Amino acid sequence: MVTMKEIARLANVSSATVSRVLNNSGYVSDDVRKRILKIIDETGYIPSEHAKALRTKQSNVIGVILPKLSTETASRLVNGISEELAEHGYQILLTNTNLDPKKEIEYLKLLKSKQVDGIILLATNRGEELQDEIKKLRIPFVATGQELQGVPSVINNNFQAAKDITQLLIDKGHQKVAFIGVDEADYEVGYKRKAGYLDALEENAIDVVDQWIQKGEFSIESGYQMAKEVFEQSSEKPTAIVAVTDRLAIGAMEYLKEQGLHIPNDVAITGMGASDLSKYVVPTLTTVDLLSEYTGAEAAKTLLQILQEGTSSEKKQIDYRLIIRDSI
Amino acid sequence: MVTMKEIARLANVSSATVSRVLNNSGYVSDDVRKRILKIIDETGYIPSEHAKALRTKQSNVIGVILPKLSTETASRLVNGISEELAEHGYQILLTNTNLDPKKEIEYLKLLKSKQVDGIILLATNRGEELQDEIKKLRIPFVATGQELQGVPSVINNNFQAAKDITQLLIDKGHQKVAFIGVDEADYEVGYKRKAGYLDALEENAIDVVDQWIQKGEFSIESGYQMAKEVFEQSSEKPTAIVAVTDRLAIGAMEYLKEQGLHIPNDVAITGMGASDLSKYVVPTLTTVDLLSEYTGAEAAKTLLQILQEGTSSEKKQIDYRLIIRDSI
DNA sequence: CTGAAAGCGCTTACAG
DNA sequence: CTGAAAGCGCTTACAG
Repeated sequence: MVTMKEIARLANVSSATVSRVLNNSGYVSDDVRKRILKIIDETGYIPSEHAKALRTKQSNVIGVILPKLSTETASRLVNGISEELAEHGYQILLTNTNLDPKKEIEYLKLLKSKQVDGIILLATNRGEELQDEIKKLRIPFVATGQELQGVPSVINNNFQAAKDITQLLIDKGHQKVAFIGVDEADYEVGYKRKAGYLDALEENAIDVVDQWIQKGEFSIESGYQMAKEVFEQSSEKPTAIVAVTDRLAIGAMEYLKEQGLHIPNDVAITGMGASDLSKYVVPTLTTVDLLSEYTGAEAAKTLLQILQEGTSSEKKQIDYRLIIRDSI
Repeated sequence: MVTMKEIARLANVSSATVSRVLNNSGYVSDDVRKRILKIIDETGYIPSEHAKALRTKQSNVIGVILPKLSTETASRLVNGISEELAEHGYQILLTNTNLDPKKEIEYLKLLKSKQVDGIILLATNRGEELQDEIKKLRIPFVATGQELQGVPSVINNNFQAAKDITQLLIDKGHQKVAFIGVDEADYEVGYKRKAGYLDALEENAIDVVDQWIQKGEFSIESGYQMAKEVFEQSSEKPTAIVAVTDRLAIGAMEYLKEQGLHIPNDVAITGMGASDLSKYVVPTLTTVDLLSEYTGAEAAKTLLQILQEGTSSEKKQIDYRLIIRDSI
């Protein structure tokens, strides 16, 4: 590999001078500069970032930790992050926990050892150990997906979004609204969205029916199962279902169709996430766009701000938009 | 930041010894080892990968270049790559060209400067400049998406897959089969899939109708437009459409439905890619599963093999599976 | 405007 | 079994 020393030798200068032209720092006479540039071009010399990082303590790499890449939300988010960071000359070091929470901490350390300039975590839980580790690390850090204590977090307004979409159903005249969600250990999606649903019911003085509230996993199949539970367990049937994700909603729609129920005439249904799928299922799905790409970009911006100014707001809440379609 | 030197001082040993216990290399007496490990634990010391990489010329990072992350194919592929690499202790440095071919070369150089151990490129074109740069770089390299000359490539059998799915329609009795594709500059998707379609027609002695062959972009809207062209330009209408992607097929389906044509009775249609969408459109879409996640894993394996054995096969072709659903 | 020298935090022959 | 020393490829105060 050709090194700076080699370039310096070929150009009859010191490596300090080569470094100066590379970084446009300090004064270098025009003809020396040209000579060096020419040789760099001829040799195809590419500076070593490791050596540079070792000296300058800056790598221009941001670590990203996510639970799974092959979900629409995650890939949109990472896309937003990567575009925003690339604009500012940063690259992404990607780590993928495959939904194993232990790996979050493992990767935190790994990224620290790779000396990334900052870390963005797409969190799925709010474990104490995780929050402790983050603090110990002392690295510019932004959380998204979950709000972490004492850590700048960029998150959706899950409570209000779920409340709004529930209210939408109530406004359409529905008094019997079921809810299919996920474990509340996922605070934002499991707890907050459920809280939004419950709050809408309460504001409208609608009683909560326990059998109409189900908890499952993030999958279409689980949506199917939960809808089945709702309809089989209770003698009185709901006329609407709020699902915390589009995939859950789509699973529920499958069950409803199988039962010969018409959507939305017999049962109305809503999702969340504005997935591609939601546009093309039949009937098209009413959902809420959580602006994942924008959320990613905002997370990146927040990190960039910390990097540049040393500080940022603790919490940024991202807007959302209701998308009203044929399923209600 | 606590460094190896600091650990050595605290343990009353040389940094050489600390390095030995960290890397399990050479002999270290048991009590010295324990003493050092204890101090490392207490201080939360994390070794600097930059310093290590500078010395060893190995970073355990693989660069990945892709055109866009927010497509199902890309995110599945990267997921496959990342799982396979993580198992072997490698991380991914992700770069995203956002469909700008110039950036492919820019990122190639960037990744070289970051001294990644290898590069996987999800290629969209086969430009000569690109291929030249790859050779100049002298870095372990695997291409996917497109086959590049003299570069190990992991690709789908696009010709055969397109031929098979066309044959499927012909077997169902269709003699008038239209084709909606993309620019042939995208050799694998634009050229090869079209070639497969044409070959199936030829084998069955079916004449090619030029107006039935359209070229567009990778979008649902483009699928809609191309279907419109096909049906408006020709007096005689086709009874089936082969689309080179699911999204194109879905766009075409929208047009057909708008025209009051029944799928598959009036017009049959097929896609490619086995997207999530294909399962939930109505009618469900016949398509071919290109096993993107597996393709990514294979690309990673190929690179790993180059890294370990210094060599690999030039070309690996990935299997595919026809998925027959209600749209034909 | 340019160079010599130190130093970033590691690893690894070499010597003992 | 352990340490001293060199060196990986850069940058940056310092001196001239």
